[in-house]
Amino acid sequence: MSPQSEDIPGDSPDGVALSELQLDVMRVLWRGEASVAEVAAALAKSRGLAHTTVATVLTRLGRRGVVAARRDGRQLYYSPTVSESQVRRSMVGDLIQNLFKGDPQALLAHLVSESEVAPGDLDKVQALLAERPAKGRGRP
Amino acid sequence: MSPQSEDIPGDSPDGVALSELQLDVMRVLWRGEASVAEVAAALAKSRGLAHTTVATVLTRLGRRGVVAARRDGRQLYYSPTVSESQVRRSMVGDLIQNLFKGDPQALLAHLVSESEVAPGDLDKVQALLAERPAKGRGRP
DNA sequence: ATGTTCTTACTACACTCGTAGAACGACAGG
DNA sequence: CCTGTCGTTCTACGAGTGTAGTAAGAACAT
Repeated sequence: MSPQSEDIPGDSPDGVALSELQLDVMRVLWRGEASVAEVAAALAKSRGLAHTTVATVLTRLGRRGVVAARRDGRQLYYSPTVSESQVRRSMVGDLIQNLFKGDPQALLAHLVSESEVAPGDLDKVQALLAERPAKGRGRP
Repeated sequence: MSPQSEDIPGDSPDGVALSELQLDVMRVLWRGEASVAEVAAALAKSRGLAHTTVATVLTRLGRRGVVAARRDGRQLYYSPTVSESQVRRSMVGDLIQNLFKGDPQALLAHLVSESEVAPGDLDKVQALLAERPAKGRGRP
């Protein structure tokens, strides 16, 4: 049988938690479809990974359905099936859930009060908030 | 210079990343020293864990230096060696690092733009920012 | 054709986490 | 004194991760 060519039907990766390495890989893919070699090359500067390592990571990401592989000759070209926003949303949500009892405002407060952000950045955020249009961006 | 004046000899838990379960356990301890049984009892409602499981978790946390154990008779009383703020700081920092390229403002922006927080909360945050003292380095 | 090279697939190992059973030691009731 | 009982420690196992070597197949160069 084909162990790799999984016919993942209607795979909705809602809970997408990625590790640091996995995120690094995804970041490459988010810049556009890439082969194992290309991903490995992109990560070569930051991490000195054997290219089989990159292949393994990509395979596992594929198994989890967060990337899709397209075969061209013997090369596999991977592309993400989840957007960066999606992942951010998911992971930030997790953090809020775990660390701030599900209260997003608490995260905000933490960022502000714990000086997690530079003073100058707070101004920018304030501006962001100020110019925030009262559009119906409500969450159901 | 050594930024962290560690009392704890040999043990400096600077990068404290805790899992969900570990956080749940810590949350109990942050309410005050507790025995295995007490922690298990506190978590009994939310998770039905065997109490050996709790013991294992606590032991592992102890090995990592994030909790300390005091023996009283045959019972062990655990207390945290890291504060909740510390953990929050560390984990939020990690998230910012991994997901937002180390730019805290990006997290803020994400929270604001992605409607991660309810519209009403944004007002509160805006208020927080508005009344923020122009320099407060509030870190006791 | 034949070996070299590239690329993927399989296998592996050390480690952490969630989870918990089994063994062991201390203490109390009979 | 003997035996439960309770709590700790040990051991275990499946899953995921970081990391990579090895095997297998195809393409390419000579």
